[in-house]
Amino acid sequence: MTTMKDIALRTGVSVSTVSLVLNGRDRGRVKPQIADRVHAVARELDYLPNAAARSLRTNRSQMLGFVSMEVATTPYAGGIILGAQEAASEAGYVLATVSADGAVDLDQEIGSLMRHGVDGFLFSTMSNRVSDIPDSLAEHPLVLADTVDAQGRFPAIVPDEFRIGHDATTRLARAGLTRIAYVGCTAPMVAQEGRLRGYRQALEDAGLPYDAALVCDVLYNDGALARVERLFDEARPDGVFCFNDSRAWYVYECAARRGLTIGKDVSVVGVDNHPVVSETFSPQLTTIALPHYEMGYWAASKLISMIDPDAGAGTQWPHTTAPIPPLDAPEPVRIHCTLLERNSVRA
Amino acid sequence: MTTMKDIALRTGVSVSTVSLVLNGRDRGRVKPQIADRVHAVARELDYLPNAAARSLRTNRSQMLGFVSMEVATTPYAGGIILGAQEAASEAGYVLATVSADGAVDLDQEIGSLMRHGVDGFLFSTMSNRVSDIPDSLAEHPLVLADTVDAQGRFPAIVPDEFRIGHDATTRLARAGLTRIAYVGCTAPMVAQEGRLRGYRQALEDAGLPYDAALVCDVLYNDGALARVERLFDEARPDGVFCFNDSRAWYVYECAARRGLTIGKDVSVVGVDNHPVVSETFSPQLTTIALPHYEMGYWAASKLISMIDPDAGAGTQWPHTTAPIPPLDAPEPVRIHCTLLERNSVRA
DNA sequence: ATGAAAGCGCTAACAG
DNA sequence: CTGTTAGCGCTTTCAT
Repeated sequence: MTTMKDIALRTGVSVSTVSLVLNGRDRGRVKPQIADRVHAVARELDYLPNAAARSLRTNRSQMLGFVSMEVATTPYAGGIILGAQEAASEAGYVLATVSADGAVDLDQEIGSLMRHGVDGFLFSTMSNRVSDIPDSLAEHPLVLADTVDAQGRFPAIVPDEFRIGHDATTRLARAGLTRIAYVGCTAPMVAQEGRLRGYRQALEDAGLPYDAALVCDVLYNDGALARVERLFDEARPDGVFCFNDSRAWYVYECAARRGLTIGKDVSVVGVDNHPVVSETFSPQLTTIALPHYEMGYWAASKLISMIDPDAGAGTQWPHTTAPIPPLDAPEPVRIHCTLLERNSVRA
Repeated sequence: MTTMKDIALRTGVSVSTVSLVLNGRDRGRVKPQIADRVHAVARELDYLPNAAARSLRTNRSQMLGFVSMEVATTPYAGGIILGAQEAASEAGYVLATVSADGAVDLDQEIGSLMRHGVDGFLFSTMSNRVSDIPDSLAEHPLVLADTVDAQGRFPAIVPDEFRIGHDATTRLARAGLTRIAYVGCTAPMVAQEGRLRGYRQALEDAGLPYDAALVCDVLYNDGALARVERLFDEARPDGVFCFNDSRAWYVYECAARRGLTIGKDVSVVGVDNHPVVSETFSPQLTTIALPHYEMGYWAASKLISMIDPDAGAGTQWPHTTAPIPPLDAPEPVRIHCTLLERNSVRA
């Protein structure tokens, strides 16, 4: 481990000078010649700054804590983590990850992150629910990703669910379909409500009537499949907007059993686009990708801007303006996510 | 932030005594009375040790670096991360996560982890491939998870692929099926070869003939589906062992199109058991879960034992002995993983 | 424009 | 048994 002292000795200057130079604070304080020599020697000796020492002195660790409730049990956590990591990396931070599924005790894990002096926290429960935020987090810089707290005390980055439903339905309508079904989710969640509203609004915008017989909300397994079969037989949809990949599978199963071809007899737009599913379904299924990566990215960016206001000055936070692509767009479409500021009004 | 100094002042002892007590090194060195007071005051003041300070002094950060090539693009990363985190947590470590998918530069990310002084690295590429290990990692304590390096320079935790194929096939054979197909993967990978060997061995053990017509290796999409259709029509299997969830879906699609019922006309054993898929398929599909969590757990345990030999003394590293459960076992079955020591022989 | 010196919070060797 | 002391690598006044 080479230290600043080593560099100072080799260069014949003092550690303070080395520190100034290597931190880019040498403008008009250190002769350019000297600065160059310092940089050269640092490279030569493979100098790596010691984060612990710096952190001890500055009370800044350049670490972000990522607290998730479901890393292992949801396949989407990875996207959020990667986005967060990328934003962190751009700003010189690293991500320390902690999860509450499994046997781990969340408070204890959060304690560990605090001992290590993380500069702030990202909190994510996946799937856009309303979460209880652990008290211990509340007094630190905190941004929520893919979730909101009931009182809107913290900034949150969430998908624009209304836009997802509206977009999916509009794509089907523009393709000339008139009996567009929605296979949703019985569990009450932000996503279900928002997507259903979007679906209805899009029908209205397209001049299509809303027909309750074309809407079915299901959970999982046999009951779900039977319910979707009934939808097929009674309402005869020519297009289906599916709440997620699982629901899309029921639609596929029904179509296969009836000899219907997806993309010809019935068009499907699904939400999620999970890798496992998309590698299997890709040629037939039109998908809308949830903005997991983007949520992670923006959440981390927002957090960093709270920690260090200079860093975030002038950032354009995400909003919803992307145009609606056609049904046969080659790539899955990414819906924008939205930043909810503290105490902003929630529908 | 309360420090040891605060506690020392309040208790009327010196910081060294406080340090001894709070680190549990006070056996016969500090009067129990005093030790109790110190503990009491520490709790009262909500003392949290400062990891940076300790790390500076001891050259130990109590952090592990988790380097993954595909956090976002595979749904299984989460299980490995969680397992690693749990083992880390038990030993008082935290996990700093870094991934190479997306725009991040791996070497730079690894550099960040090194600046922060991680005590060792976990490296995972997912899906049990042979990996190139970045040079920068080679000089640090390193354990591979779900992957091996070509020369066997590093300890690695991998699934027992042979056992997976053998187990899956045996379960089908014990259920009385005689025309057991294998729907595998065309890509040459450790998993494919091991599972196929396991399949053949299990057939032999069960006294069933090996019939090449019952084996088909496919990739994705239309070609894959057509190939599986041919398998169904020409070889008429009564049981199918599927390489993974995607292949299982093709089997489902074929069965649905032919009016066959899974679990009655044809039995399926799949590998993976990914949450998205299992919540959709669960009633019909018998699954073998890959030991992602376990691999993470054991990899981290092994790494910690390398960092601190005392910690790992007497650990029983994983091996393959679990009994083979029946086809209708209520829970997905977890195949054990295996620790490959440095330079152990690889088939 | 550069250096000397203090100190962040903690551990460990040594004295007593 | 307990305290004193030095120092981990770095940043940051304050002198020069």
